[in-house]
Amino acid sequence: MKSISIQSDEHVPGDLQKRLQASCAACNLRELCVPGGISSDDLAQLDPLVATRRRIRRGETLFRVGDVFDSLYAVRSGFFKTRLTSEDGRDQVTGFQMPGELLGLDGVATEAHSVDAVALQDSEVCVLQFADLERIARDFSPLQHQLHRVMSREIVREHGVMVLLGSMRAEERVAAFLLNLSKRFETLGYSPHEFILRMTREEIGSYLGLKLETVSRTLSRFQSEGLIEVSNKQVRLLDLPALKKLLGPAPV
Amino acid sequence: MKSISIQSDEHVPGDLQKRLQASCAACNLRELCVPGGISSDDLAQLDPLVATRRRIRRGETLFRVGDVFDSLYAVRSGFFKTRLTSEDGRDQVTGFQMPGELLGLDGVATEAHSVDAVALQDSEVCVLQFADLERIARDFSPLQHQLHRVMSREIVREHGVMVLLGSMRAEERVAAFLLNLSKRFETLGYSPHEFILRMTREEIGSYLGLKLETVSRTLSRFQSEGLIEVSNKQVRLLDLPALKKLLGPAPV
DNA sequence: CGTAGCCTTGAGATGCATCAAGCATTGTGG
DNA sequence: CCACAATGCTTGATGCATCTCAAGGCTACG
Repeated sequence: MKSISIQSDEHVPGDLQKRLQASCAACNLRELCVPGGISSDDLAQLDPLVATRRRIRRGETLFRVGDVFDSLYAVRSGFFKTRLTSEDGRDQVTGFQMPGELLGLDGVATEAHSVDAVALQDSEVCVLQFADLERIARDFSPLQHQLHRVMSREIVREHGVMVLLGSMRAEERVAAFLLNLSKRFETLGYSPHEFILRMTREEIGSYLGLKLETVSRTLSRFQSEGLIEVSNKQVRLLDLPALKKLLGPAPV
Repeated sequence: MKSISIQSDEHVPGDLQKRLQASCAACNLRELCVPGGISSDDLAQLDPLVATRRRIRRGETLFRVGDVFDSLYAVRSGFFKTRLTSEDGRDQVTGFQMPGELLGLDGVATEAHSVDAVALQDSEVCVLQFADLERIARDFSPLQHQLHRVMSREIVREHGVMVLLGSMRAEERVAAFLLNLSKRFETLGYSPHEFILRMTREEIGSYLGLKLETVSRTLSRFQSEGLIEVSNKQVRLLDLPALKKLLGPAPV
């Protein structure tokens, strides 16, 4: 029942919130973050939005269940997981977030966060005051539309997770997970064939609805079949087509 | 592999789209639909939004995967399921929608729908042109905020489904499902103790990540334990506290 | 009244969880 | 810098929840 999460004061004191000269127009992640699909000329309009950045060290939380919601966070560097801990002690990882991805959308519904966001390595985020976001979106419809797209994309992503959890076998889940990471690393400009798993087997298992032993065994099997090469957290995907083919045949 | 879905021409011809005098202010569902949280005085602003209604007969689809997205739909009466059919023939029910609930948010991300919406009984929806919604939201911030809340709520709901699919046993899933329906019927002003399951066992199973036989057995067991009374689609929840207690103990 | 879809129940198969032991890796303090 | 402790990972043996396959009954609808 214990995870790597190190309990820490959730609200990083103000002195850690660096007030940097932040510019969406100059950010190399801008295709991925909120501005995606907004023309370069217009990007300057968004700069007032990103007033601050915040550094989160590995194991610390960006926000936690019950925290008052007032901002979204765009991952600038690092790696996060979001985790839902229900009253009865059930623990479910609901997602992993990489640079260019957004955190905090869960909080809009009730003005309070409904998941924990935990940094899996030292990370940095852009803090987007949601009230500012809404205000600017009112005058600047591309931003408005992009925000809607991002929220909808999250809904669609979760549909995919539902398919995974609802109808895939262990082997398929792990393959889908690896392929998903691969694609996202590629989007970021990294190799889709080789990357580091920032999360533990237990966290992978929680996300995939499997026990950590099953994740481990499945990875080992993939390795013995020549599909991948695993060495601890380092993974190499040796045969992407074969991995994809694992998802093909329906479970029937 | 066959579901109750009756294939039908997805685009209901225009003559079925009734141009009614529609008024959000007068709608008895307004607490539940998009307007929720918007004061009565302001509701008149929304009327131009709801230009049309549309009737969908049981078994027909409101929209399907790949359809161009341009509208959201508020269920006025009836009952829907949303269903994701992946390329490989996997079929997953992603949700059930009751009056006052919104359909179509999945389509914003890519301008095309990513699920099918199928009426489980004769139904009627309000058609909300999304472009209108965005336009009005720009001038009328309560609507803007409410739209964001609704989208966020959907994200949070799906988190709950992920917990269900990722960590609950069959008994817990079915109990959670019944309790969820119960609460929603109560919200609509119906009895939380007695209602009709509009969907088949197979659809329940797809939603819950179980086979229809398991759903059936679990319902039978609940009945033999005196927790519920099932007669075909008719369900009576005889012991709500006991059902809730089933969700308590973690699976460990 | 007949048929098709839906539901229930049983028996047997299986995939994943559980329990357990030992190894590897990482980080830490002497 | 090394040794140790803590955490994470792997692998094996066993058990069990759920799936699968099968048969029969019920219900609703044309």
